[in-house]
Amino acid sequence: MSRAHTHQGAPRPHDELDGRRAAILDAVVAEYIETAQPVGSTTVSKAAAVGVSPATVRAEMVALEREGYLTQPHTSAGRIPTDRGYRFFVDHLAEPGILGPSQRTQVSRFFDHLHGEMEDVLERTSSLLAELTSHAAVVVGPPHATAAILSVHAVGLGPRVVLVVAVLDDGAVEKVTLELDEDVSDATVAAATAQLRERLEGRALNQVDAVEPKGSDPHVTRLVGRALEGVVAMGARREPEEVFIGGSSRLAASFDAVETVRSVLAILEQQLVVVDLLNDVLARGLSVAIGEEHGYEPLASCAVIVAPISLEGAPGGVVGILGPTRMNYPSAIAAAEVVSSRLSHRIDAARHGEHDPDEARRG
Amino acid sequence: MSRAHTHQGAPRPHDELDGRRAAILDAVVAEYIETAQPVGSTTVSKAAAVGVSPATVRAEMVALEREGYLTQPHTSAGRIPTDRGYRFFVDHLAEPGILGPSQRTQVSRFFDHLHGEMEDVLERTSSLLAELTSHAAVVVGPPHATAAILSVHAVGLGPRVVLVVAVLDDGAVEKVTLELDEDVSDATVAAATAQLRERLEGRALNQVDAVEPKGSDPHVTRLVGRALEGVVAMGARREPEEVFIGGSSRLAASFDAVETVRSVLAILEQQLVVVDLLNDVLARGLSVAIGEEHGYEPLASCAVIVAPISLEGAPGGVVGILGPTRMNYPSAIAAAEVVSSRLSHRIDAARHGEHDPDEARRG
DNA sequence: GGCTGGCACTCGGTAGACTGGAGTGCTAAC
DNA sequence: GTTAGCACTCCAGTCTACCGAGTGCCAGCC
Repeated sequence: MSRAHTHQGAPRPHDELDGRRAAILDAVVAEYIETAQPVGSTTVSKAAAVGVSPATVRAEMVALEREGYLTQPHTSAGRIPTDRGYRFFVDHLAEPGILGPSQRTQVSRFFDHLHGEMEDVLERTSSLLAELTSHAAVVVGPPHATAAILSVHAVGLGPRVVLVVAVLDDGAVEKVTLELDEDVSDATVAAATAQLRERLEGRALNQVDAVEPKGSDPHVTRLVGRALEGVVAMGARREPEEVFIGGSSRLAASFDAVETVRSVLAILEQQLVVVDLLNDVLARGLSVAIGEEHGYEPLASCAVIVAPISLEGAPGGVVGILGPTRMNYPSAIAAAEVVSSRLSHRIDAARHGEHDPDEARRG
Repeated sequence: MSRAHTHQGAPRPHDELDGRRAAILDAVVAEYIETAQPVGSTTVSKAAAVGVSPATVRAEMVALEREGYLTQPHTSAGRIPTDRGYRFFVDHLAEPGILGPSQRTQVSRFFDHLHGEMEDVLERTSSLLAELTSHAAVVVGPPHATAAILSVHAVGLGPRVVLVVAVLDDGAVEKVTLELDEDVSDATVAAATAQLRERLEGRALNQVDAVEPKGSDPHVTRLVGRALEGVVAMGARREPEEVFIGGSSRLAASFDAVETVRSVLAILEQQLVVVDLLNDVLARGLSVAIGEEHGYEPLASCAVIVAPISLEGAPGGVVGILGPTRMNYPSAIAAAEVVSSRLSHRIDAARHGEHDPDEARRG
């Protein structure tokens, strides 16, 4: 709704469609989503909500085409929706989708039986979403910035290599490898661990400051300094390893041009790009980006559906679906929302140390 | 060589080909790999090593076809190699491939600049291999069984949830989440950590036994028991998260049937299947499995190249390439071998705590 | 005896002609 | 404003002809 006037190009100042045209557009989109064939006036006129003759439908279709909602692959073919047509459909026509009963139980079972640590949870959630929608699914894990450090530990892997491991209260384990310029002894590492513990444990990751510590032993001081830098970086980074993509084989089923499949897969491989894309869409307040609405050229034939993961009300991470523009938006949106909401509760619960998964369902 | 008599079906008892036929087969394979077009007798007769007229070539091709090395898509088309033809090519004809100079430097640069922890290293190695070969690449991380535990730590995530984190001497961090039947206090967790440390630190993962510990506090005892079970499981498991697949978009470039792409991608999504496949091939002493040689039906049009990661001489993990049977075997094999060897040294070095990446290049 | 040039033949792929059908735009009548 | 009727367009499928690549075979040659 906030986007109502961001798209210009409609000849008429009011870009709402009157009831009949809307009904026709609705019928075209619905039919095309189902059959993947251009839709003709006869088919549309048979739709319950339309109730006028094919001839009238044709006249209206000409108008809809002029206004950019429909297009013709060629003269004397039926019409197919444009990106704009899909957009109107999603914003004004589609009734909110709901999951089918079997899908509901699938989701419930999944979250009831879900256990284990963060990475695993996110990975499997992406598969779930892919399975629910038959499209590729993406899950971007929440940043750890607000998670508190439960435990921190420096471990010498070699004379000049030290691994710093932090366990966070959401069940994630973050690690940085430090490569040093000087050898460090076990004692130094132990001393550094002690200092790190004191300074970090119980703090949120984004409240760590890298102020150079003072201390007697300069070796220890330097090591602690480097470790703090590393921990600060943990809080800031949104690492590729936090992105989980499931069901990419579904892409091949959605498109019939192998080149399209290739280019979309190539995008998915650049995980940082995917994260940017999803965040862009989210930042624009959309839950759906259709065709060229997102600026990513190679994905022009794709629609992206996003749903934020919200942790205690604050956004953290995203759940997304990537499919052809010709997709079942209502049910895909419903799936994304249900999954993101269940996942949000799940992570919230983990951060508060609750155990019983049913906790998440309250409120 | 050990496989020489495992394939029956050749009319002749000796399945070696005389020099001329071999040269013809060689020419067909080489040409077909390059052009993807059926190869005719004229083209073959022009090849340097052949030196007979097209008519003679045709006569020999008939023989090669009868013996199962070549096939014709249809009468009056050229010949293309069968799986068996590729096999003979790989075993007897292809001269060992070497990487081009630019690839060599690419590999060297990569390993010189490689730093950080295991997961990251494996992930990026899979991308490197994909880039080198233009095919999909798989890296299966070494099992942690023989890695020593540097540090172990139990952390309470909630009243009934405890995370056990172990840092291994190869730079990997393993974790298990325990869901308990009773609440545990911080003190219990601390006591358990102390016990675990004493029992585990310095030991190899596969030398941990889950003998029920004795101790005063039954809560602590139970927790330690569960934790030990978890740690033992760490050593045994080969988790999906240890599989890294790079360059899957290249698959779409290799095949022109979108359905083939889909089914191959679907296989790749089942990471455990991929691991099994690679291990199967390795177990049969092969470095290449062509077409139907591996039993995996949906991959009948693929060739798999494997190279073991060897740690101190013992096998641990695999590096693999998945491409169309029509692939450049010599260079792909060379790439897999170079990468697996560099990676092996790398991991060996990490386990011994060496720092300087040049260390790996010695010997 | 083995190799080769010549030759008739096969077959896939392309181009053109034709057709049926789906669907359109227009118009005249209701 | 709506509709039936109609002429028109264009795709998709079928059929044909034809070209060319490549084959298999055979007779002649070294």
